[in-house]
Amino acid sequence: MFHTECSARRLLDHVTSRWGIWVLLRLHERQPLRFYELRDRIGGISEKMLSQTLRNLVEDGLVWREVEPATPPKVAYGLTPLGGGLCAHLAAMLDWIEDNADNADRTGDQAPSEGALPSA
Amino acid sequence: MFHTECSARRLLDHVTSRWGIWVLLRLHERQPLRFYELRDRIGGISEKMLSQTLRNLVEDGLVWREVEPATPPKVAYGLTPLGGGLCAHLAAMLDWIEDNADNADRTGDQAPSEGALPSA
DNA sequence: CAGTATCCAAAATGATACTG
DNA sequence: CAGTATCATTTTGGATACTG
Repeated sequence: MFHTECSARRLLDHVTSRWGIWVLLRLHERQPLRFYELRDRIGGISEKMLSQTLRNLVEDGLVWREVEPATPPKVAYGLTPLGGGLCAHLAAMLDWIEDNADNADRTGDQAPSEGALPSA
Repeated sequence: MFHTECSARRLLDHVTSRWGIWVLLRLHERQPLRFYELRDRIGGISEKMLSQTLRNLVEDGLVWREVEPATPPKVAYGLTPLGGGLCAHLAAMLDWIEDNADNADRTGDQAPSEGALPSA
């Protein structure tokens, strides 16, 4: 299923792309956000990549885009219900990673029996 | 936190790398698996990438590696408890994506309220 | 402001051949 | 079998300049 050229696969690719996950997470924290607000909050992202990532996410139906016709233009982005649903999973996973990552990056060693210990 | 050079960040990078997610998921379906078994089940992965991906995941403590000294060598891989915990999140997210992806890849249209329906 | 277009650098990936 | 080494290619990412 995920080996085909289906929308599920494309969506996964976009989410796991270099910036996709961060765009989604920033919008999950706070929305709507304007283009430059996203750029500033993410930090390190080029305009090209932000633009490209946003376009992908909008196409996938995870993010909405609203243009307020004015000069200068005002464009806002936010999460669609679909994007919100995905972010729930994403945020949960990221939280879990934060909590557990250092827990075991030794080369597969057995329990160190000292140092930072789990609940036991 | 995730903007630093921490183990959480490295772990995330490895998981979201081109093949990381698939290696984990195959092992989640069935373990242990030998090197060539993983290669065959994943499909399309080169030996170089499989080797590299596995090394990363082992270093991160998500996957274990066991060598049975023999000629020819037998090497088995499986998920550590940490890897299992991550795979729970991963599998849940992937399931969700499968279920919801086609649901809305129109350019941000409102609820189609018809067409391919969920469980109904 | 919110992008796009272009060009360049860097990194990821792949195919192949080789080794213990 | 289970990799590693090497090289070529593809993809990705970034800096910059330009436009509506």
